[in-house]
Amino acid sequence: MSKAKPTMKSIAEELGVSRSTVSFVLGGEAERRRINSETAQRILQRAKELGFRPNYFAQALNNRKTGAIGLVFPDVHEIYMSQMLRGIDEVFADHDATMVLSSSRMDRVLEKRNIESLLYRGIDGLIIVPCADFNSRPTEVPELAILLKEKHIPVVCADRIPNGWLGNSVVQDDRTNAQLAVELLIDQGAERVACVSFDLNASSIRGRIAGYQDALKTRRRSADPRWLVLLDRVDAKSQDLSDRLKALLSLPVNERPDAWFVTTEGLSYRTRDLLLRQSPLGNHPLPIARFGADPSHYSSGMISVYQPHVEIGRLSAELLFKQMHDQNLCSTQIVVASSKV
Amino acid sequence: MSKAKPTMKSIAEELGVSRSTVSFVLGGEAERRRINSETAQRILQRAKELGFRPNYFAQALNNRKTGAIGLVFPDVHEIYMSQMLRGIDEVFADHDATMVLSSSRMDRVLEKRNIESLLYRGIDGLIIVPCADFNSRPTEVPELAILLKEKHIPVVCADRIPNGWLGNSVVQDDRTNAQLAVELLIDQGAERVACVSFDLNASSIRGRIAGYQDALKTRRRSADPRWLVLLDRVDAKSQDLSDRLKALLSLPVNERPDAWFVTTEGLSYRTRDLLLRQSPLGNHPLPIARFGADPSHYSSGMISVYQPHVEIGRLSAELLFKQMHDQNLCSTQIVVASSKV
DNA sequence: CTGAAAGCGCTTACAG
DNA sequence: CTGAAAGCGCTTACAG
Repeated sequence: MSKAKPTMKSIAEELGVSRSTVSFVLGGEAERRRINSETAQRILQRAKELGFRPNYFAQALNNRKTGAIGLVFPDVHEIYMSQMLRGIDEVFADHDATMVLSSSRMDRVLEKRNIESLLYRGIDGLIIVPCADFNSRPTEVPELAILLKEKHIPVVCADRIPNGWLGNSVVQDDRTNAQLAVELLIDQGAERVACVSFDLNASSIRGRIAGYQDALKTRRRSADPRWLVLLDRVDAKSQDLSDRLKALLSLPVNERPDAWFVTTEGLSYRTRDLLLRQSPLGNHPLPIARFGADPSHYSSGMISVYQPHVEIGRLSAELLFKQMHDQNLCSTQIVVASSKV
Repeated sequence: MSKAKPTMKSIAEELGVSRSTVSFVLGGEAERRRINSETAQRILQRAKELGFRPNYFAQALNNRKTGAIGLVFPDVHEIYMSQMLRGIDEVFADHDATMVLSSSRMDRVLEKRNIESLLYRGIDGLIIVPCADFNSRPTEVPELAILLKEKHIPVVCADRIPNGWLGNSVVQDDRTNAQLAVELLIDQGAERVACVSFDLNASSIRGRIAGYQDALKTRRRSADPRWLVLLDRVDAKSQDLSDRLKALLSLPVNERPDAWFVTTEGLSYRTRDLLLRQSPLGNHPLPIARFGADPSHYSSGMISVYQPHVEIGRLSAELLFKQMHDQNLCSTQIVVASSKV
């Protein structure tokens, strides 16, 4: 019957000591409890021989520590999400933490259910990219606030800051970066810069649009409202975008945009292709600036504002672990991103 | 003191019934246990009022079922990995399962540690993309076999099949797809097709290289060993690749490759850029075929063999759940991928 | 320095 | 139809 999975109890009986002694030794408390070092050795050795592993659930039932960190993302498959995962993974490896991942699919209700499910399973912390809506309702986080307070579980919001959120967050300076990108377009000769974006209520997107408008002001360029192309669905068919762009391109020359600022990566490829199809340009670079990962090997021919999502992931994780040791910590970290062509 | 988290015990005491009754009712066994339906109603209602949630760890300590599925990937940030995640997530949502993700970083030792950690935390199943080596040692899975047998935990290998693996797997037909892609290049006029790949010991990569060789045979093209460019590191500097390609391009015309088959997506962009830099081609399409996600909006200008990783993820998850209900199930599913230009 | 005992919150035979 | 009791495998005051 020695085939059964070893437990502290079985080891204690076999060695003729009490279960507490085994628990203390295996819990690394031998020193502090002043256990006879010879006894401790016997226990340690036997445990090793048997390949003993304490039962996770029994431990958690007592400790309420799981070593698991919840991750709630709007989309698990977006490029910038997988980059965040990478950054998070690096830090987690050092802390021996486990990623429990779930996707809210840009759905508030699902997001809430996911968080509740994570709470149920016991997580020591939460990193969330709060989902945003296309309607005018601002991104909020009531459940998060409640959760934070009641359970004393640290939370970090990444990539975007929900309305009214006072906890920790890690974001990039979307507004300034957008402004710099648009200014770059203008400095390269653009007179009428259009902005293409999802009409998404995320602070990141809103910031980028604001930065676009900032740039028009600082460089004293006119801001025709028609040049602001806001799409109201993520899965917007290219057709929608196509129609809007065609309309702009058929304006009289002195009202027609001659450069484009696009707030997200996927949208930038679609914009580029549609523009190329409309009026084949000569050579690179295209008069398009956008946010995106843009690994150099894609050679997209656009001006890219580098999205530092590996760093955002890494910093989010680090901030979370810091918060676990200092309940009162509260900071907003802004990752500096470098614009590049 | 009614602020404390409600437990079955507290509810039982409050309602003056026994803990077993509460447990049965809340466990949905009221019917089967023939609990007085009025009593059952009172319990149900009070539990709802209090927002009672059973303690996950206490439950798991008895049941040994967690609802968590482990995911072990070599890289969490590769594009094809995030596509698999997406497919998996879709299926998991239907089964109310939770993703516990970890990255092996292409390191066998870490892979093993990750699996052990997942076992410790209790998972009901495992989906793994086994990591492969660059040395000649074939990809094996001894720990997996042991785990499978001892714990009766279903396992699915995705994307590639390790040597000697007899369990469930979901892969695409790499060999045939590679052959088709290379034949397409030849049918478009290529005489001397080179193959660029990582020298990775994964069945997927090996299959693609074999498919390349198949195509050369069926189309009776010569197979100069110099045209097989195998890189021995994933993080190979572009320089390495660059040198190899330059060497090929400086061969006499009748020995110089005039088309390129690349086994992986990332490598294909690097190959393309290097080729363009060496000798600017006129127009698309480039004489390059490769495996890759290639969302149409990238317009890479290469022939792409579509990588059906969303489907591979989805099927892996479905297969896993099937296996959970039928211990003896054992199948290898091959996802049919469509080649496209 | 060590052990007997209660407890974490649930489940499940086993008696009535 | 319902309850008292033992048990899952660990932790941790509390006595000696």
